[in-house]
Amino acid sequence: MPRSIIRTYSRYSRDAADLLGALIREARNERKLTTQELADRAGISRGLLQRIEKGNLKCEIGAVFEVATIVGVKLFDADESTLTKYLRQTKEKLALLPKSIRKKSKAVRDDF
Amino acid sequence: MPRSIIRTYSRYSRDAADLLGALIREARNERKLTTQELADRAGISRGLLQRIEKGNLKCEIGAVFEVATIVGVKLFDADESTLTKYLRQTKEKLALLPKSIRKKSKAVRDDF
DNA sequence: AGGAAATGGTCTCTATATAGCCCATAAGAG
DNA sequence: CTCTTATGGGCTATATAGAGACCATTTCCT
Repeated sequence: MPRSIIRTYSRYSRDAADLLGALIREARNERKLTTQELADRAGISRGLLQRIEKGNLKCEIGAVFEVATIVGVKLFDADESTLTKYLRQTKEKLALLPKSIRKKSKAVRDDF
Repeated sequence: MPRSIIRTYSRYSRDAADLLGALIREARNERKLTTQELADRAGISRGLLQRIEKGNLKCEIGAVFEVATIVGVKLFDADESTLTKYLRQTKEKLALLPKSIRKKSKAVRDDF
């Protein structure tokens, strides 16, 4: 990251990450896994898992998704095949849309 | 990140990130926003937004959630208040559980 | 067709997230 | 209570994600 970026996050984003972290922790407990065990399975460090469970927004999304997947927290409330199907549909739909967004070609002419 | 970690991701994680990216792009199109505009609003660079829309798993989750929030892609299919309520419930539930996971105190004694 | 604008992809630099330690405390089992 | 183990913090070193600039291409409006 370049020149010291201070990011601000919306309440919704923070709540979503918080919830995801809490769901992961809950699922980990249910499966009787220690933080170390789950971290090992996910191929991440224990420290990172702790931050994920705390809802830290600076974690890489791949690590978070991977952990969630391992303990069975469903993203989008969808299982594997549903997700894949939905993904395909969305991409097909996207393929039909214009490739780029056009702005009203000029600013308002108020120079008369 | 330390000593060159090669992460592997499950199919499910990749699909989820792919889908999220596609949903974001779709929503951005619907709202007639250019990548630059959305990136600006989210306080991120255009390059990062492009990687997010591609479903790159190495992006920080905060940036992804923030962008999703701005264009109205609901995480967990829940709105603000529902999310907050669900979050509270989950945390309360979590507070009742044991604070740490105990393993069967010893490995199998097979040294007899 | 022509031109403007959006997108996609590079490259460089730097702040920082992560691994991998280590130690203190908390918490469960006997 | 005692002992074991899980958790929650620190700390350092290093690989790397992201900003910001640039250029090429595509796309769409007129």
